Amino acid sequence: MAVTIKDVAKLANVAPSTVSRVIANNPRISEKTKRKVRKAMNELGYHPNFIARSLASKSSDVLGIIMPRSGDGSFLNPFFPTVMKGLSQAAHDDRLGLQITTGITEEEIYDEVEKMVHGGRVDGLILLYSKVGDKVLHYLREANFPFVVIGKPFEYESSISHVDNDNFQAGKDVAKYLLDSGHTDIAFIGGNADLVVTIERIKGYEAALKEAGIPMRNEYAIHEDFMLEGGKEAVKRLMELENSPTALIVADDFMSLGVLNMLDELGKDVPGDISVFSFNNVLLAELSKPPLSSVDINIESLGYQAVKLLLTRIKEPGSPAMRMIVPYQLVIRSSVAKMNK
Amino acid sequence: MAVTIKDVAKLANVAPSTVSRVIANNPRISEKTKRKVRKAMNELGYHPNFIARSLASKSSDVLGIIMPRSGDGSFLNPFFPTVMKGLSQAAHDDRLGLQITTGITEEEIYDEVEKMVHGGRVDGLILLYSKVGDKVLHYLREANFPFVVIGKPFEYESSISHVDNDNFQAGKDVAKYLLDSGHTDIAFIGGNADLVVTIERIKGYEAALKEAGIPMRNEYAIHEDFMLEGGKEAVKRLMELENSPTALIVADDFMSLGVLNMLDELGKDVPGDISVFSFNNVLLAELSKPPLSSVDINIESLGYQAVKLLLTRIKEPGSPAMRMIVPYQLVIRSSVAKMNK
DNA sequence: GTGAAAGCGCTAACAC
DNA sequence: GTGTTAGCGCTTTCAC
Repeated sequence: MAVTIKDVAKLANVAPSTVSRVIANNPRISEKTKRKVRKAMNELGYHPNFIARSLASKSSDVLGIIMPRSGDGSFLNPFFPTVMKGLSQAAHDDRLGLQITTGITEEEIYDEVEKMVHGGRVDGLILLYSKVGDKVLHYLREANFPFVVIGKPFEYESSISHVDNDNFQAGKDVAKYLLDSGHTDIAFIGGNADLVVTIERIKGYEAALKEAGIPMRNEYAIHEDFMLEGGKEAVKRLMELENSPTALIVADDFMSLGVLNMLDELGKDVPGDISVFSFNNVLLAELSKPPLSSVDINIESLGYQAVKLLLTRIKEPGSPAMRMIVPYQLVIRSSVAKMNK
Repeated sequence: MAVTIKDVAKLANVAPSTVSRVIANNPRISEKTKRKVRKAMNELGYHPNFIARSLASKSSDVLGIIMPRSGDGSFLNPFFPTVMKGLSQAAHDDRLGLQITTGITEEEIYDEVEKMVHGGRVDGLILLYSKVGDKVLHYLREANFPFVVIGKPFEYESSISHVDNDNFQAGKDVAKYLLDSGHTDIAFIGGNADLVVTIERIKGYEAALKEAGIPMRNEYAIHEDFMLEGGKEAVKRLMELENSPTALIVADDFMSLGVLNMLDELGKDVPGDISVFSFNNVLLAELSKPPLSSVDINIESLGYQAVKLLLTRIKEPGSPAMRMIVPYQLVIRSSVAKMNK
């Protein structure tokens, strides 16, 4: 960190401000001086100091990524590396840095966010989850700090920029697909019931059943953490019902792996005894045994668009909140079969 | 970003420098003034500006994480979220920020690293991979910038701080385990042959065979990218050999999933027809069908220790390079079986 | 134990 | 087109 803008200015025989303008590629600087200055930069091996720039310009060109609390396994869900890929791509396109939260509990994450907002280290934030009654989200809203959420905000939907899929419709489509395949006893396995995405998908599922005139059965909707023993128990109970389901909708590929595992333990054949339809279509869905039918929600694209949205939010602070809906596709693989009546 | 140290100073009737000292919890400030200043901070809702602090103190309290190039699927390997968990934990313990690279190609990542080093935005760097002839690593070495690598550096091993497992011994142990189980026809499936970790593991495998007096067969060592068609072909060829192996050592759990898949397609039963032993023991290993025997390399711990190592490197720039070896355990699951002679 | 003042490296008016 | 200058908000000698 030895060579500064002043050194370059001296060598090139110009003022520091001129050097600064060359860095910013200001059009008012003549090509001739630009060349001269750039030559001096190269000779000295100059690299701009981002910190100084940030302090002076009051912007860091860094975005903060708010992870879900990593206490439970949620952090390990392949969803996250996949969004990160999209986020990275977009950030790189716009020469933006990416900083991630490191908190384990919600409390810790909240503190970090507070510091990020006031510390000037990030220009905006991206929430990688959306859940009911999220303190972080409320805080950001009140602070009027630029942020977008990936997923649908539980409240204030129209005043918060977000990028999402139509998860209600996706849930409905999946249920319909299974209904059309002859299934009528369809259960839904969701994980954390606080996640808006789960809520939407299950609502869609319920809507499809209703339209088909099939009554909802409470014992057909399960919400348990599937990395834990509780989840196993729940599936076991489900399969022991006298009218056990012939098809399962599972809210997430990673959970589906666990479910497939349990079904195997219980001696159930997929799709022979029971069909499984999953969500997200991460790389894993294809590699599982049997390969999972899954809703491809274009995770990478969610990440990419989130950055783009955040950027316009930062550049035009007064602009209205925007919602961006990313399309999805049902990807059919061998984990589902038609029901023979 | 409205309220500054000056505002606090004014309200508390002290000098800005005193406020600064209170923030740093300088012991030379009396408890009385500390209380007074803290009260003023709370009243005003003061939060320090990290950028200004960084500029003045020439340290950012942010670490940079260098990801492997995300062009191929490597980024999506569950290894990464898992190390990130360890990194996060340690970073959070020490109130450090974490910034990640976003480059897709090696070229892009190199540029980013260059900027990170000179831009003052990070105090040190952690390389999440180690491969043969890595430009980034050479650059950091020459620049004498604080960094540690997760894995074993291919060159300059003794002058570069790193945290690693004894992958040679692990490879050997796995091969021995299979030999002890009666297998003699053991193949090794590695991914990218440039990764030092793969190289070490295969060396260990070779050493074990040699000690057992079993000749190495070239057609038993495969290096192909398993997310691609080439990988499938390779396994297929392997299984079509007249002396096809009865056991497979696969360099990574994620790859193992792909391998299990192909074996299934080829109609091979695991472990009935062939045993599979894997590495890393990510969450997935347990969820696969059949559950994978895998070497638990304590990924989280690798990440955690990397941060700790980097920190001492930053604090004591003159200190010698350190190597930290994290223990591993063979975790036996049903993907391996004894060979009946 | 506390204050005054310089300065970290850059940007952005404002001049001319 | 380019130079001058005043900060950005903090830390850190150096006084006392």
